Parts: sequence; structure tokens; C-alpha cells
Amino acid sequence: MRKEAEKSLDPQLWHACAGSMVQIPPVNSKVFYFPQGHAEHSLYPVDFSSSPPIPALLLCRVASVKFLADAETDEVYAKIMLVPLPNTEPDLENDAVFGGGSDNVEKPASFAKTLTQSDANNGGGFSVPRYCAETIFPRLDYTADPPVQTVIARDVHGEIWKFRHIYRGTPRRHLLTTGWSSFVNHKKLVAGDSIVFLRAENGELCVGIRRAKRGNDTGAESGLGNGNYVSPYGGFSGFLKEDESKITRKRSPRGKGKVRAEAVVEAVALAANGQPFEIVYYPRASTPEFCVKASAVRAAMRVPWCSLMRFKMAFETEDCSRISWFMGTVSSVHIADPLRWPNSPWRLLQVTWDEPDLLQNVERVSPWLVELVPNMLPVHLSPFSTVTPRKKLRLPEHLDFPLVEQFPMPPFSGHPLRSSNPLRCLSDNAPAGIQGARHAQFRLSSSDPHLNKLKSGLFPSGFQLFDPQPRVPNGISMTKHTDSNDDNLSCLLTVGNSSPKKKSENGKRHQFLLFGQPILTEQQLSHSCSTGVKTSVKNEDKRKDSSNGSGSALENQLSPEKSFTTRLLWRQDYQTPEPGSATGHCKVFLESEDVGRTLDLTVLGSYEELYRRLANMFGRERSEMLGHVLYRDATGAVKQTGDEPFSTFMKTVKRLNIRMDSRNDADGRSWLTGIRTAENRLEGPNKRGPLSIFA
Amino acid sequence: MRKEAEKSLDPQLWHACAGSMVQIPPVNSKVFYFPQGHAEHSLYPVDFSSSPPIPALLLCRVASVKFLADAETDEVYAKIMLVPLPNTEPDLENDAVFGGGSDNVEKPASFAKTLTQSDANNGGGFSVPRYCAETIFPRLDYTADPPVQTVIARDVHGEIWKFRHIYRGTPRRHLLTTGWSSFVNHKKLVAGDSIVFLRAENGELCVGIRRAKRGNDTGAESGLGNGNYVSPYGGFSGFLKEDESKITRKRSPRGKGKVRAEAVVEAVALAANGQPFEIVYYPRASTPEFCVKASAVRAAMRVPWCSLMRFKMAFETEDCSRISWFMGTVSSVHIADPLRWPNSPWRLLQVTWDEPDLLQNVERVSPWLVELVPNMLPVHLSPFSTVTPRKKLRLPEHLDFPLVEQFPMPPFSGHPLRSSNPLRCLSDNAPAGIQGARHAQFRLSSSDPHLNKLKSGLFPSGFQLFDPQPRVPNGISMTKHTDSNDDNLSCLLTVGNSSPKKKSENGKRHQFLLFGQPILTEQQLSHSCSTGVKTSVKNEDKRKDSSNGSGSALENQLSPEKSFTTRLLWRQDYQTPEPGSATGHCKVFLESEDVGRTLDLTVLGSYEELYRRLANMFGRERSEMLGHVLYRDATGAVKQTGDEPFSTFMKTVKRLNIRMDSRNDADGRSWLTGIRTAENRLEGPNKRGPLSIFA
DNA sequence: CTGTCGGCATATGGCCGACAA
DNA sequence: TTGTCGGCCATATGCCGACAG
Repeated sequence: MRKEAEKSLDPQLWHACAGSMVQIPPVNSKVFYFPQGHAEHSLYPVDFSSSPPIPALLLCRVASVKFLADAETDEVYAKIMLVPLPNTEPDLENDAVFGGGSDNVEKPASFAKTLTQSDANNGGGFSVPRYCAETIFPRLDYTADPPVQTVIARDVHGEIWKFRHIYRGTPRRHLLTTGWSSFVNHKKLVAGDSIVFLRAENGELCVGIRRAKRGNDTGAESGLGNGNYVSPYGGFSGFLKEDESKITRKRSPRGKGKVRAEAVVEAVALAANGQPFEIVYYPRASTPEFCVKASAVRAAMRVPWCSLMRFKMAFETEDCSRISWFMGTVSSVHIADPLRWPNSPWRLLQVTWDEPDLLQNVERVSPWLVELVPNMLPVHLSPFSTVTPRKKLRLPEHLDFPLVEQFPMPPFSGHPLRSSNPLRCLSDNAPAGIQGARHAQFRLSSSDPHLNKLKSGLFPSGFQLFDPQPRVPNGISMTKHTDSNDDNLSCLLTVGNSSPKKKSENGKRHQFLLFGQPILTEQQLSHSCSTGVKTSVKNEDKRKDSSNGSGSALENQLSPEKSFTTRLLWRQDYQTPEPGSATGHCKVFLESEDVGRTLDLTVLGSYEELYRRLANMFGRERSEMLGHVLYRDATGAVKQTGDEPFSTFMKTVKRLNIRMDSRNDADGRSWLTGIRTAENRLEGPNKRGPLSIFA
Repeated sequence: MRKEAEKSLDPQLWHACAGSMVQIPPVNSKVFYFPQGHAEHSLYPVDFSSSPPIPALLLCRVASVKFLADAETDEVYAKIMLVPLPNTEPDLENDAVFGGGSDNVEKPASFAKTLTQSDANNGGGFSVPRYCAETIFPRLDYTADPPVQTVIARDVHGEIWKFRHIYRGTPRRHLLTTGWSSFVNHKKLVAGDSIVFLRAENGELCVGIRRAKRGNDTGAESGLGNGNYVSPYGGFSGFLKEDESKITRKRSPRGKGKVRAEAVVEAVALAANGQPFEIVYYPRASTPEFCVKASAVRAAMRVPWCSLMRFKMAFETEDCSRISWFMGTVSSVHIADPLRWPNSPWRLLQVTWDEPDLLQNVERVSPWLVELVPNMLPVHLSPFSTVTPRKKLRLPEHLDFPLVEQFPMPPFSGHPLRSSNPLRCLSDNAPAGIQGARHAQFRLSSSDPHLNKLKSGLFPSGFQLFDPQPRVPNGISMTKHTDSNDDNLSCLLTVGNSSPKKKSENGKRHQFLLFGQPILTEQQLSHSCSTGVKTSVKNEDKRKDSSNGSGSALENQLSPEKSFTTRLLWRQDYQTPEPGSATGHCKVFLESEDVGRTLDLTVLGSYEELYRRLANMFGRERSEMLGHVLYRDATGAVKQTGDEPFSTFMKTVKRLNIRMDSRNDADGRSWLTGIRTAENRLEGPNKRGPLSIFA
């Protein structure tokens, strides 16, 4: 292919387009490069078989960074040249060695707006929010009647766009008229895409675009215009990739804007040889960054990660207007892909979310993406709290554990499961200093002075634990399981559950989209269904714990039967019983759809009944189910229904995936026919009703 | 990149789009593969340095052929899988060994029309030529008033287009109305592009497009609508490539529709290993076919090519409506690139054309592209004669020389210049049988009975040598050099010149475009200017001839001073004097422009004067000329003005190239803005007056 | 026979204030 | 404050016969 003139664009404009959570490591700083993450960043499966053995992570120096934009789509991406560093570097070396320049250049004035239907479709006008007009645009002469000016903006390619900016109407408002629709057409913008205006340092106005990650058409009915989709920071790509590739194909059929598999192999080969190599990173691809600030990785790996640890993680709404923190619990710590990447910390943590439905497909995260929070009553921060990710919540000094193992040498040599045993990791390795932290983590109670100290820093002001009317707008609604034998717990659950209903009843609510899948809050789903996601791993851990027969006080403290707080955690987040348990609820995912439905296995006595039930549930023929229902058995292996006796199946199954032949492939051409057509298509035959249908 | 579904399209439609001169070798036939030609087919320089040594040509079997079309531009191309064959194959083996099936499937009814301005621009209608409507379209019911129908056609991707076909107006004519402009817009057609309608064997109507090779905007003023540009068959790519890349970039900036350099290297590597490999061939790329029917190559190499041999070569008008034969003379026979491809017959022949201005950049051709014709009075076939390339003029049997050297082993081992010595090749190697042919070649006179025999076969019927009103519509106009010392010659020249003027004076004339460069007939240029192209090589040959001291009768016959016919050839085609001669005319090419202008060097006394003259000529600053004027010195090396003393420069220079920084780069985006804009651009600031300005 | 033009009907684009959320 | 709508004007689109080459 032709080498385009790789003109690095204004880094500020680039960042404005990339979103506020994207951080590109500065030149000369040190990062860890993760081939695994690089592979995830590629749309296509990456075959490392021909490569030499590669370390799972590689310390590198950032030799150069180019901020680029796709010539066709304006999608921003970065080319980063990395120089592998010898592993002899001292472990705790300061990153500042290379003098990573002052990254703190102040952000220029910028404004982003997600296009409404009116902005994108009708009459060719754009409603300029007052703030944007007054702070970003050139000053308008309000003495004129009407006040008008021509706004000139430069896009990522340096091309100039002119817009008539007028202040008119009753009541008065700012509008872009002439020139706007031409811009929309040229950039092929649709409602839901965002536009970024930025006043550069030289005073010039810049304009960038951020395309909506059109998950699929379901977005249309929830009002694309308001689209407050969640874009995962350090997201997850397993099940989703396929969906995304479909989207990408529609928008740019030549597979641009994504990294080719060969590029990954090539980079990895060079990296393995210790040679400089170049990586391309698409910040809006919804896959986690795979060049991570070395200090961040080191800091994260100093934490002896264990099950039951509580953490929060930042996500960005799709339009980049807000950042949300989601709370979760580490359900298991183990190597994500022990065969290929035996010692990789990448996605080391298996997690469960306080809002599991909101983050359904984020099952594993890398430690440096999350922030530990003291274990306490898991009453959640609002996902809409506006805590910025910059004012990071620093852990108390005594939480800064020493390294569990040597680092950056593989932290989990020998026994991959060793660290995934929470008890061992705490009881065997934890130095005295940890105890204080653990105290804060596990001895937390409303009367504990530590809590008050912490909560003032951790929660929005005014937040009160056990507040009878807690101001938690959209937290998980807690289930009303009555098999609890602990009144205290029930009480707490009730209390925690009393408030959220208030807001959940009126339809208009923030909508989240994660990896192109609409995220429904639990209210939208059901109160009676249990989530049952990712419980087995936890229970495996638990079984192993008991089998090793350790009886330390610590273990007793952590055991569900012995500790109040732990039990609370347990109850709430892992309410689902044992695999194949009495409640026997199971999530069912139809491949072509987005959100799982819940199925009560207890009412079923045979595969035959299951098929009938599933066919009924999805409006398909029973015969279509045969050979299409997949699940993972106790060992994690993928099986089809029928592979095991039904009784065994019943006991192990937690999640079913129904593979369907995709229909309606024929309209691949629609992207050609322009915006308005694409718009209409949203209301076409693919339109579907709400997906939260439960058995 | 994503693998598109490589659906082979209807071969008939493919051929209709590719043009009538394009022949794809049938499966199982044998071809010679030329890496050199493959590299020329790539837009970008191909670096073979990392490859193992490669033979210049490789006998292969055609394993499969896929007829494809670019998803975006509809440009047709072919993917051909070749299997290298061992060199042990007998040399003269018949190609039919593999049973190359009957290639003679009859051509389906098809019709091509070059879009007029009206077709492409106005009102959204398409004037259907009656022939097309009556023979290709479905039968119209003429009893209706007006007769209307919907014509349904399938394009290369199988997509369906509907057009309202109406027969109306006074006088009645066939039109496509509704649906047409949508087609034009989707396919981004502009005036000058062609549309192909074809009735497939199953009765279905197919539609294909052939884009004009828009050299550049000069086409606009000469009337794109009539565009009868010449498209070279087995063209030339040296100087032109750059121009073409500019064009391609404008139309498809991602470099699609061209072969990548790496693809060539990969194919060559496989080929060198004897492994099957795939090549991609774009028939409309104006580079010669590099998989050539083995029998054609063998036949061509049986001819002992020599200087002064006369030949003709077929070219196709750009709209594929006609095929023209151009006559030329072999000026030298030598390896094109002796360093890289020491024994390659590729572009073995250096040629001069009877119409040098029409084929200015075709300087070297491969032997199998040309057809020998007996040397005789070079009065030219009309370029518009409608001789099809199929009814080939077979050479008399006695011209079928035995092999000069073993073949396919390199035919020119040892002394690359050996065969370029016309005397040696004729006098040393020529068997007796040649004499007869040579007699026809050189002993030709109006009274010679051989001539009459030959001319009846070679010339259009009715053609009469020395006819006072010869029916040669557009032959080269002969110059009126008066330094001739042969009255007979002058007479002949006058006679030859008497007719063409008739048609040349009125503006409407066939326009030719070659490699994107408009071709002006000599009338359009000047009568007083000499062409000076490719004279030096000839003269070099001549010098070598005399230096070897042979004094055979043959040489005397060939010497300009001794032979009438030779002298005539010489006078007419090589009227330019020695390099640096008394007339001292020199062609000047501005890089960004298309056609050279002629400069009289004799009036100049210094580089300073030259710069002033050139600046004046092109409306540039004198300072812009410094360091930008390039030429080749006597040895062929590229030099800048100033590298040699002016007097030396004066003696050697035949052609100047002025390199200019291209301005107006900002409109690279114009291809995006649609047809009408592109159309308008043609009349924009780039518009230029006629280019044939002479010093 | 067919390329181009001007006429003209209709569709679309695009600017506007009204209104309401 | 700003998203959406209907009104309405200007322009573009596109079909037509006239005319001429």
C-alpha cells in the first residue's frame, strides 16, 4: 500500500477525539508491552505458532509516538515505536529515568457533542450548545441582528471547513447552518456520532469526530440521540469481537481502522529479538491498552491479588462525556491463558461486578486497570458519579504490598494456581504490614473509625453508609432470596434495596452500551432472577481452600460462615447457589442477540424439555436447537448439550450459548447508500423489541 | 485484510470490460511469466534485491484463472495461478499438449458506449444508440405511446440496476431516464468513461464499466465526449508511471486496483522455487501483459531481430471501440536492463515510430507484441483502419528464421550488442531464404512486381502507392526540409504530404491519449520542428557499423548515401540531424504537463539564456529553473543543466525535463465530492490552452 | 441518428421561528 | 437551554421536445 504522508496531527485534537481516558505514554517513558493484548487489538485471530517463544510482557522504552488519523474515517490512532529494554533493569526503577517530559500540558478548551437526529438529519443545521459557542467559537458580535459569523475549523487532516454560525430564533440559540450539512455528508456522520470542537494553542479552531460504536440497531429505539453508552476502559473482547467485526465491515469494508494479524506477529517477532518495533493502537477499538506505563503495571503487581478483594474500575460513557466507576469483586486470580501465556498478568483477575448485567462481558481484567478499595458493604457508587479518573484514589501506604514474586519476571512461576488461592496468598506471604490493610478491608463496619476516614475520601460527599434513604440512584437491586438464615443480612439487603426503585420505574434513564451490546440495568431485567455469572470459579477456589486444611484465624475470618462482612459480600454478589444448585437458574445467550435471558433449570427433566423450552423462548423451531446449544462443563471445556448425561449437565451448567446461523446478511451494501439510508435502516426489519425477556 | 468472497464474474462480461485486445491465457495453456513485466505492472518500485536470482522468463502452466472486479471501482482484474514447468520441456513443443480447450466460444452480443457530457452530467439521461437498444436491450413494445419499459441489468458484482428505457422525442430516440443518474452517481462515472451492455448467454442483461484513463484535465478541452484515446497494447511504463500514480491516487487513494510491490516479490520468490504462485493482472493498467502465451514468445524469438526491421503493432483506442496499427522501425536490439535481467527478451526492441509524437513514450517493446512487415516505403496504414488484431498478417514462410540461439534459454548470451548490429545479424546469420524477403524489403520500387503483390495484402484495398491523392487520412505529415539533395525524395515527400492537411485543418479530429498523455498529431505541433526522438541510438548503431569496417553490398544498400529506399526511410523518420546539430532543436517537457514543446537551441549561447527562455516559455520564474532542468548526456546518464559546459550540453541534449514542485495539491480530495464537482474541476484553474506552443 | 440545449415540473435541501421538554 | 417540527423558499434534479450536426 501507498505510504501516506504520516502527518502527526495536533496531539490535543487527537486526544480530544480519542476520549479523555486514553493516555498515550510519553516518548522515552517505559511501558510494558503485552503481545496478548496486542493480539486482542487485532480483529482477526492471531496465530503465534510460527513465532519464537515470547514473554508475556516486555519492558520497552517508547521511542516515538505518532498521532494519526485514518484518511477515510478520521478515526484516530497512534503509531508507537517501542525499543525493548533488557530485563536487567532494576525492578523498582523509577520511570522518570528517561525523563519522561512534563506530560502536564494544560488541556485546551474543547467541547464535544453527540449529534442528535436533528443535527445529523434534518434541515442541515447543528444546534450549538451555548457553552461551546461562547467558550470555543470565536466571539460573536451580538450587536448585529441577527448575529452571524463564519466559523472556520480545521479537521484532523488539516482541511478547512467553514460554517455559518448564527444566533437566532426565539428563544435565541446558536446554530451552525450553511456548511454544516456538507460536513455531515463528507464525514458520513449519523446521529450518535460525536463532534469535537477544540481551540488549539495557536487560537485556531479544530474539529474532530468520534464515531459512535454502533453496536447494532437496538440503539435506535433507545434514542441514539441521548446515547450515553458506556465505553469500557480496558475492555473485553472475547465474545464481542465477532459482533464488532460485523459492524466494522459495514462501515469500512476494507478492514481499515483495525490492526492486521500479521502486524501483530511481525511486532512480536521483532520484540522477541529485542529489536525496535512499531505498534498501532486504535484508542476507540474498545480493547485494553497493551502498552501500559511500566510503573502502573509494577504497582499493580505489588498487590497480592486475592479473591474477594474489592475494586473499582473506570469506564467512559460512549460519548466521552462522563466517566463512571464500577465496583466489583475479584472472584478468582489466575492466569488467563496458561497454555499460551503461562505467566502473564494480562487479565489476571476474574471479576464479578456489582452490576453484573451492566458489564456482562467483562469477566477478566488486568490488575492495573482496577483500583483496590477497602472491602466494605458493597453499596455502590453511582455509575454516574462524576469522579474523574485523574484524581485517583491513592491506597493507604500500608496497602502497598511488597512484591509477591520477582517482577517483571513472571510473577506466577511454578504453580499457576498458587496465587489464585486467596488464603495462601494472604496467609503465607502477607507480611505484617498487610494486616493493617486487611483490617481495613475485612474488619470494616459502620462503627469502625477506619471506615469513616475512608468513606469521606471514597464516596461522594453526603454519602452515608446505612443511610435509610441512600442516595444511590441506580445501584444493583438486591434480590429477595429468602433462604437466608441470617436476619441481619436480610435486613441489610432490604435496606440496600429500598431506594433504587424510585428512579427505575420511569422509562427515561441513562442507557449504556458495552462492546456494542446494550446494557440493561437490573431493574430492566428482573428482580427475581439471579445472575449466576462466574460463580463456579469462586467455588472451586473455596473447595481448594478447604482441602488444603489450613485453619488459620484469617481463613476463619474469610469463611462465609464465620465473618459477617464476608458473608455479606458472599450473599450479595454470589447469591447464586452451587453449580447445579437448588435454584438452578441459568443464563441463556442467543448468539445473534445481546443480552442473556434466564432459564430455570429446575423445571426441566430432560434435554428434550430443554430444547422445547429454548425454542419457545426464542421463537425458533425445536429442531434448530439440536447441536446448537453450547456450554462449558465443570472443567471449563466447551460442550454441546447431550455430551453429558442430563443430570450432570444440570449440575454444571451456568450459561448456555445458542449458535444460530445469521440471517439477513444481504444488506451489506447499505453503508454505501449514504447517511439517510443508513438512518432509515435503523427502523427497518432488524428493529427489535426490548431484549430483557426472561423465562 | 479481509478476504472478500472472490466470486469469479461472467468471463464474457469481464472481457467486455477489459477490452477486446485483452486475452487471458486459458487454463492449462502454457505461458511465459516475466518478473520484469510483473514489476512494471506494480505501481511502486519493486526491489528484487532480497530475492534469489531469477530467470528473466519462466515457462508456466496456467492452473486457474479468476475473473474478478474491484469491489469499489468495478475495475476488472484477473487472478491467475501459475505452475512453473521444468525447463526440460522441448523447445518447440506444441501448446496444445495441455489441451488448452476451445477458446473460441462465440462472443455474446455486447455494446459499449463512451459517456458523453450529456450522458454523464445533465438531466440524468442516457442516449442509447439505436443499435444497442435494438440488439442488446429487451425488445420494446413500439405500439405503446410512448414506448417504455424497465431495463434490468446486473453489474459485475451481481447487483441489479433498473433503468427506465423510453423511446421518445422528435426525432424518436432511445433514452435511459429514471435510474440512470443513480447509476452514474453510484459508479462515479464521468464523461469519457464507458459503459458496456452485454446480453449474457442466459439472456440476462449485464452492465459493466470501463473508466477512462484520465491522463489529466487537458482532456476536457479536447472534448472528453469523443475521447478516442489510444490505449497501448503492451504499453510502456517508464516515465509514465509517475503520472499514472497521480491519477490513481486521485481516484482511489488507497492504491487499490494496483499490484503491490510485495506481491511481485512474493510471486517471484515462489516462482524461483518452482512453486505455484498467483499473479494479479489489471488489464486496463496500460502495462504489457507479463504472462504471455508461450507459443507467441517462441515465435517472436525465432525472428533474428535487427535494426531497421519494419513492424507494426496494435493499439486500442481508449474506449476500446477501435484497434489501430502503428508502424515503426526497430532502431536497436539490445537487452533492456542488462544488469538486472541480463538475458531478458523483455522490451528487447528499441523502436522508432512513423508517428513518433503519437507514441512518444513507447520506446521499447517486446518482440511478441509486434508483427514484422516487409520493409518498404513507409507510407503508413491509417491508425484508424479497422483491421482487427485477429486477422493477423502472417509473415511469409521464409521469414520464419531458425533460432538464433537456443530458446527459451537466454537468446543473447555473451555479446548483448551482437544482434543489435543489423549488418552482422543479417549478413552473418541470414540464410539464403532471407534474401528474398530482404529483396522485398530493400529492393522495393514502384515497378517491382513484388511490391504489387505485397501491397495488395498489406494495405487497405484501394490504396495506391504514389497515388497523387492517397487515402491516408492522418499519416505523419512530412517535413519540408530543403537540405535534401535528392529531387526524387523531395517529390515523394511532397506527394506524401499533400493529402493529410485536408482533414487536419478543421478542429474535429480523433484525439488520442497515450498513457494519460494527449497525443497530438504532427499537424497540431508544427511543420518546422523536428522530432529528434531516439535518433542517437540509431546513429550509434550506424557508427558501430562503419567501425567494423565491413564493406558488403548489403551495407552499401543500407547506407543512407547509397540506397534510395533506405535514404527515404532515413530522411523521413530520422530527419533530425546529429545530436547537437545545426538545427539544434530540442524537446522540452514540463513534468506536470503532457506534451513537449520544442526549443531552438541554436539561438542560445549560455545556460543563463536557456533558463530565461524556459521560464518565459512556461510562465515561470527564472529562479524556478535552476536545478530543475534535467537531461541525458551522451552516455544516457541523467544530468542537470550546469553539470557540463554549455557547449557540450548543446551538442548532446535532445530532450529536457523540467521538474516542478506540483502545486495545487490541496484538491486531492476532489474525487470525494462527486461527479459534478469533478466535472467542474476540469474547467477550473487547471484549465490550459493548447499545449503545442513552440519556441 | 444522437448530442446538447432550454423549458419546466417536481423534489430536495436547507433556513426559519414556534414550541416544548 | 436546546431538540424537533412544520412552513416555506431557493435550488437542484431530472424529464421533455427542439434543434442541429
